[in-house]
Amino acid sequence: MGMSWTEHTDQIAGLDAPARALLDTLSPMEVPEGAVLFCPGEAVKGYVVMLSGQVDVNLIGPNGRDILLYRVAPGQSCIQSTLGLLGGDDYTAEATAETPARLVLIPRDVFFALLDSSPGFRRLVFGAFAERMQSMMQLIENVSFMSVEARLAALILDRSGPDGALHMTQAEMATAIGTAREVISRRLDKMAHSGSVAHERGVVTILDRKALNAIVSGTAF
Amino acid sequence: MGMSWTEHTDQIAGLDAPARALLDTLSPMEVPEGAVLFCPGEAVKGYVVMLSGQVDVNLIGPNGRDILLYRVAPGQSCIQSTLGLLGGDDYTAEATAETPARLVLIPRDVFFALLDSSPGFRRLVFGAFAERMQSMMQLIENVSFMSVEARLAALILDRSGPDGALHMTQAEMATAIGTAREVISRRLDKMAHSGSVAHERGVVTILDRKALNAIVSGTAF
DNA sequence: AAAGGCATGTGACGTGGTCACACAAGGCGA
DNA sequence: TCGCCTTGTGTGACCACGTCACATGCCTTT
Repeated sequence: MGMSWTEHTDQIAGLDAPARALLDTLSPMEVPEGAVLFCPGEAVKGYVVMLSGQVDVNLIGPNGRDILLYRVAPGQSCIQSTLGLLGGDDYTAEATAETPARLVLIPRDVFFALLDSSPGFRRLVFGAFAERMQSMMQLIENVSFMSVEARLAALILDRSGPDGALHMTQAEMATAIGTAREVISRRLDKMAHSGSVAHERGVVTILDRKALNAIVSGTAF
Repeated sequence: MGMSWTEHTDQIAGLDAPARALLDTLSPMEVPEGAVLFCPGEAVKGYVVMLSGQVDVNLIGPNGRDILLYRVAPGQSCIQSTLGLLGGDDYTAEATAETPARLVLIPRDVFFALLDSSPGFRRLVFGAFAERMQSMMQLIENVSFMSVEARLAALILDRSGPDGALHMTQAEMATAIGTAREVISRRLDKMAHSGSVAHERGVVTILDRKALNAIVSGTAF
């Protein structure tokens, strides 16, 4: 967070000088934690590139349930905006800032100009696209072929800190892996009973990494 | 199918003359029905554009179950290849020709050259990307928020001929909407019992379009 | 007609999602 | 400090779905 104004596009790898110069004329936007960047049905204002912070993009179901599509990290862009710019469609998902975030919004015409003039920018956009696409396919694969237990174990393993503690509520875990909170409650109980984790209000602690890995790969039992 | 050799790139909308000329130097490939264009783990040979026919791209689960990711129609391209070209990753899905198909394979270097030189080609590729992305998000939405019954009704409505008959086996329907065959059998029975469709070996016939539409929109009952 | 391969029907059983709660743990103002 | 509210959790009942293990049936091949 202690960055100067002029270096903010350094976050973006592989960009050529002219593009970088153009981007540096845009002032970054500060977004507080919890802010909603866009929601379903909203029109597209431009192409968004994250500079710092963490933004989650969720798909919202009719009954209030939602599922995490992907997370946007610094240097990455939010694909939803690209979809809108290219296809003219509106957003169908909602993006929320999980931490305070800083980002640049590239207006529509600047975006297209860059796309035509800067090979580096093209690569950036394409790369972001390809990456998101892969992760969406991964998501489909997970949702349709992996058990809730396996997805939960995976979540615990890769979002927990080095101390083996995961600070999330059951509701948050539920949306992260696309299931209902009650299911998380029961699964967590089961995993605690078998000794692989411990859990209390707002935090899950890993007790047996091997066991969790076995659950993830379907090798449990 | 009665097309001359020189006009095959006419299928591709919005392409500029130089790009068209370059593409016309590539000879199209004929693929018989049922052929597998690529499978999981295979390396990427180039960017593929369909000229005629129908290709389905499926994600394959570990237990043999599979789910239709998207269908590629003439003039569209197969995104899987693009992913490979841009991110260097291998295919994670399988593409099969549902009808005899004709397509051009654009080699890796030609693809990148075109991307740099032809705005029309860029738009084509981007557009294809955006479209696939949208439909993948749609798929995620359907799989995680819609009932099997609703997805089945939707399938019947938009794949049936003008005579209201859908010629598919239950197994095919199952993979098309990402469920198991037995479930299709039971749902079909239920829908037949309520009078919205009739079904016999290999064919489902629509009896009551309104009822099906109600099921799709969740307004049933 | 016999045989084999598909397409389909069915019961049993486990998992997952939904509903309708009850209960517990902080937070906060009166 | 006592309520009171918000938020996080536990639970039982019930239905929808996926899976397994079959039992038919239908259609083609020989």
